[in-house]
Amino acid sequence: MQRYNPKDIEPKWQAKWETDKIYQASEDTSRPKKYVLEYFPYPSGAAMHVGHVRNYTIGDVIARFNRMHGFNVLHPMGWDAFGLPAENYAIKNKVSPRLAIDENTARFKRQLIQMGFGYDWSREIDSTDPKYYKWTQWFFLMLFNKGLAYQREALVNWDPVDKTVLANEQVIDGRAERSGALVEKKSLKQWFFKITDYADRLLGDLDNLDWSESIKSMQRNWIGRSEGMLFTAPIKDSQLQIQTFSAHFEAFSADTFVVIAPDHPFLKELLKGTEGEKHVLDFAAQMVKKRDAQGYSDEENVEGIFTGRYIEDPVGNGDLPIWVASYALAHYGTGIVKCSAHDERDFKFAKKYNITLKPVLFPSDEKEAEKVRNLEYCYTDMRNGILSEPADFAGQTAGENREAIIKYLEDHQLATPQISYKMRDWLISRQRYWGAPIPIIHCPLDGAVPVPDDQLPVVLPDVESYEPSGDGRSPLANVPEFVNTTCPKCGGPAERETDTMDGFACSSWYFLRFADPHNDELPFARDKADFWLPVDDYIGGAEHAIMHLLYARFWTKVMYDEKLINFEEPFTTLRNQGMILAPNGLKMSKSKNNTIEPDEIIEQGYGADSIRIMELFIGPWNQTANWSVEGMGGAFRFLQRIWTLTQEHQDAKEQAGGDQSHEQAILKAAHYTIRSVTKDLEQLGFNTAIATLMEYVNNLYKLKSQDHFADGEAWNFAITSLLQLVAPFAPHIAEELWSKTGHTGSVHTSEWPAYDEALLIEETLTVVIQVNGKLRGEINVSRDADEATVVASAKADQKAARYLENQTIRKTVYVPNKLVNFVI
RNA sequence: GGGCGAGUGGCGGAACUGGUAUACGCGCACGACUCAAAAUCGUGUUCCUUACGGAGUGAGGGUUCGAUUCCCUCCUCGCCCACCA
Repeated sequence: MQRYNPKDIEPKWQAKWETDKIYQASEDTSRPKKYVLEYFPYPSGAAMHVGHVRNYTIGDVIARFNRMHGFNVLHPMGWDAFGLPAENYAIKNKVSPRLAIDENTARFKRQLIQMGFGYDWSREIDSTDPKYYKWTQWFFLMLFNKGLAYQREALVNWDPVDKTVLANEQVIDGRAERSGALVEKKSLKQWFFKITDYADRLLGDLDNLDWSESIKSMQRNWIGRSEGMLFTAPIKDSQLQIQTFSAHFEAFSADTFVVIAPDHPFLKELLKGTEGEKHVLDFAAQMVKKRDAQGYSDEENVEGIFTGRYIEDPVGNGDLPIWVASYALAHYGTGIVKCSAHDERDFKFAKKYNITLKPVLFPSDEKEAEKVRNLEYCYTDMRNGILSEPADFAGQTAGENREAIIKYLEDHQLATPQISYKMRDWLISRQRYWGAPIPIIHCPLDGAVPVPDDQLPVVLPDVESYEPSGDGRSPLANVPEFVNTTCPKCGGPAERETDTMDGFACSSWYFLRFADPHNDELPFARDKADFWLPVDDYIGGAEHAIMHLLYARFWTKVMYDEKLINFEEPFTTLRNQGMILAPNGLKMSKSKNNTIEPDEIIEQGYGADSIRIMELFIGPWNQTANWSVEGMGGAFRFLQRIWTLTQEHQDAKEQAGGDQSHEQAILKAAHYTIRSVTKDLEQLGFNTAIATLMEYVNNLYKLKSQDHFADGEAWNFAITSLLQLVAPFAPHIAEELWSKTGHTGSVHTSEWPAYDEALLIEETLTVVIQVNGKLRGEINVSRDADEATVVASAKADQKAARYLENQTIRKTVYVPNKLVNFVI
């Protein structure tokens, strides 16, 4: 018998599967469809490591398991290839990013194939292919025409030395990664998608998704809906008025001052004509600068300055001073807040600047209430706190009166209900070369004009230099042939938009393109999308928990509204695999030089199948695990034992003459394993499914070593089932042994084995004897024995009897087929 | 500060709706094969105790005949978000 050598068999089957097209999907309506998808990878310079491999292994096992269950499985793969690393590579080597991407995708694809992943490569897509981004641009225009894409000024990271806009990941501790210069904020006109219009739907529809609670709660958190009240107040000695938002408005009678964000657009107008106008503006500008450099985290150093202005508070709190405060956020609520003794930040700020505070909310404990009255600490319990003002609610808890307080404020015309979100619109402009060009033409007469459909795609031109333009625009601005064009509306001279789109735009619809990847007339044909979508199982890392998943959900809802598709949520179930860390528990990264690549393990002779087993056996699929080098040996030994077991069977086949009970034992082991593995896989219990298979193999070795086979039928069934059960995990060895044991066709298109429940019914069962809940013995009883018989034989059990001697049994607990517990 | 999740042998982990804690694997020890080693096969492996027996799932308490599992209090770790009014 040949030794198990993965190098001999794995490449052979990979080629054969591709030739036989066994993973190619078509719109065959005779079987139910199943769309299994892993996030399409970014083929960066770094090769794929065993952490990535886990993601694809999970998807592949799910796809194969479903295929063997008779599903028509779509399991595609493609490339999310726009982005910074390719552009950096291009600048450094003065070559087209295209070149870098082509090299990287080729390597990535080879790595995926050598892992034995069953993708339908006829559907391969590449987001940087003009045939693909034509439709990304088409979707941009759809959003634009619906009023969901708009331009406004926004801040970017500006490197004053290299004269370029930096991505967030190019800024490290406030300095440019490359030049080391202190990064400045610069205001540029940029494109946004109005995702906030969809906030409520994005939030509400989460409830019906089969996603992990943690991802859902991250999305809820990110959207950050809060219901509150909007107050309006006139500014004293002025025609102006302000609005403030409060989600914790119950203690509105406590408001004693107002804060406004230092970068609030209204600040200038507010200060106009005040004595300290210039001084306050300068101070505010400084606060903004400090905050941009250090972030918000410096909680101890809140600072502020009095504006010289007051509001006349309509709710009856008198004239309240307006302060500029570093902790106020211009972009949340209205950017202006009425403040009181019942907010930690307000409290701290007021203490620092000796601003009057007036508590109106108190704990029920009088001693504690006295402390709050004396401003010894900040009391914020809006549920249990007892109000002293306004008179209508005096003596009652804030929490129980929230609704009544809303009504009170509305009836007295003091405030109106308002909903506020943390989520902001999606900034999609990138001042970068390597992205899909934004298909807009700027005309001096007609403004921003969409590129007509028949002129799509706006092709990214080849350029000589990928260096930044120096004025904050992308390198495309240096290409006159690209920039200068005519206005589609008036025909006059006009300029193309030079910003490109955020890569997340490309990945917001790719799952639809897989349904119809080669369509030149449409992004996808309606019937094909209807057939395959939504994605049934989406498998990916938690790094996509917020942005990608939210953006893709947003685009899907827009398409639904446009009647392009018939579903509102793109991913029915979402599975987030756990990360694989280096053996020392650190994150794998190229820079730390601690990555482990599948190539080297395959080279060492373990093979792809062993890696796949290891990826899943290492622990629950959704939990983080440290890679174990020693563990690879265990995975390999398991497969090797299958190899040997299966072929010794061939040698031993001639031997005859067994007994029926032995045959029964083999069948029982097989059916038990089929049931157990099937149930585990239905619940994604990959690690326990593999454990069961290991136990099964161990058992078959023992049964075999008694070296008597009956006519071999039971044994044949046992081995055939073993190969099928192991096929999703270790596709190569399963296929090789499948053919070696005389099967035709592929094990991967064979039908998943069925089990016979009747065979698994045990005639005798072990029943445990407990005394006061402690294990004291066990007895074997027949399955249909009645309670009295079982209890009697339990009492008679020698071991247990010792504990019952001279004792009164106060109670006997009997659990059928499980245990007897004597309470003494 | 807010949200989510997790604490079980030397290690990764298992235990279905409360019913024999530690399946499976790694590691380790011993044995078989071998001149020897590797590979392979087999046996053992929670801790304390010579034994009888006892303890034991992060800590403490509770419910129960019985708790890794349910409830309360606390501790530790991981991830995500975070001056979000």
